[in-house]
Amino acid sequence: MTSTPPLSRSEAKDLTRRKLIRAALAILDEEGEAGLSTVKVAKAAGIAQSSFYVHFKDMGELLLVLAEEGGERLRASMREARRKARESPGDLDLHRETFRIPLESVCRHPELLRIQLRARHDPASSLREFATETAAAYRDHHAADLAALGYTADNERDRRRLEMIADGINAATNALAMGHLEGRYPDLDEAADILTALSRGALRLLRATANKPVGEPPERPDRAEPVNEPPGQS
Amino acid sequence: MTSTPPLSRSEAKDLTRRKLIRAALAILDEEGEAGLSTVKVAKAAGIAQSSFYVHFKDMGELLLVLAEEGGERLRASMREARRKARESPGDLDLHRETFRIPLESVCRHPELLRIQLRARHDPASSLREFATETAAAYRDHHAADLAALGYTADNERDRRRLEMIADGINAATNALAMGHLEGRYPDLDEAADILTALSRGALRLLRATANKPVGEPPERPDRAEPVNEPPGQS
DNA sequence: AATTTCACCGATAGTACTATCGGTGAAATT
DNA sequence: AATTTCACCGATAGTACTATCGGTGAAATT
Repeated sequence: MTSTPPLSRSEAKDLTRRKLIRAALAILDEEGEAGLSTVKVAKAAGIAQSSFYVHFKDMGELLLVLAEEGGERLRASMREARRKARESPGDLDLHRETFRIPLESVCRHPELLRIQLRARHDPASSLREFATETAAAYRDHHAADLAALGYTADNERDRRRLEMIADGINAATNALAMGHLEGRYPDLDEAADILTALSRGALRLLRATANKPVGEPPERPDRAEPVNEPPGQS
Repeated sequence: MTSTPPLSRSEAKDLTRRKLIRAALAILDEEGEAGLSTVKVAKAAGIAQSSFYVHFKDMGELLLVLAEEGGERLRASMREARRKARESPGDLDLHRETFRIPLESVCRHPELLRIQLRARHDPASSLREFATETAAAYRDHHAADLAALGYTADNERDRRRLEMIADGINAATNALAMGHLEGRYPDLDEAADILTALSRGALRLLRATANKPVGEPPERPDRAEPVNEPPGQS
């Protein structure tokens, strides 16, 4: 049926390489990193286990490539989403749109989100670095979006707060995206509304404190008890 | 040095059992579920690998016990935190206190949080059920707290929204707790402030819509485009 | 056309782990 | 005091996997 253009050797090699990557990604999504083995990946790609090493030094190298590809796909997804956003709505819904974009971006590649969420706190994971970077990218993304909405931080404390807000909103975004993918929250727009509302509250805090003179007693006056000792980070 | 009360056989057995559990928990926290093996756990507990099976049918059973213990410890931690909260501050800071309690509760057992976050999205994890339950418990916890603050949902849509808000706040709580544990956010109280602010925004959304007659056009008036179809719960 | 390259193969040695089995000695029971 | 129980032990068979090695045939090069 299919036309059979005689593949050159290098083309054929590249094809099986892509098959390996695709197979690994599928297994990674379905069974987690623990489910990955050269046996399974090679078999799923239709080659002998030993041939795995023709393409990759070992599993770690494959995972590295996977992380790079994943990262690139994510960034592309984000770029494209932003481009779309710039085209369509004016700024009538800017704030809300700001939160729908990452939501959609995340939902477009759920396997990447899942993999990232898993690897993030797994000390044994080779993808941990990738996960940390991705998380940071998301956080920066959010922080930039918040800045674009006019909430800039002009001192140490506000910068930290902005980071915390971005971090929190990011986590909430992931949580709602997962909930959406699991069928609990069918309407992404509603999720975006929730995120918008969440951020509105937090930003009001920023804005409110930003109006005060910077030198003031650092915390809200309505607080009675002493502050907890900082971490302890033993 | 230590007094040597001659341990009865069952006492000795129970002691090694506890040693096994303790060792497993440590390995689980340090190396993740992938690092767990009967070899390592037994060795860490100071007994022969084969003796592992005197205490547990297999690794899965140990993990199950671990999950139960962890769950119990978490619930106890929450109960105690709530009790404390009821004692000390009046209601001057009720809202903020509502968010500091789970934060502290989570930070008190960081290994449980980490394990839970990892297992949550790992299809291969035996602890997945535990993680899902724990997450649901946290979510309910938050939902109950929000309800206690007077934000009750009296229709389908608001109930869903309340769930989403609780879910989002929960995720943000975990994120900030992790950030605190990682040293990025030294002041837990500040984190509680952020969470309070986040929830205030979201709750305003609930309250605002709750004030309207139920039959009305369901969304905020400042939105131009048509509202997406309600759930669809496919 | 002769030669070289190389993607892929099967076989296999080595590693890490699980789970069972028979043995042992001290605690518990009689 | 004699017997039984049982927590723990070392040895070991079985499983799953990694990574290497020599071989093969078709593509690429000469």
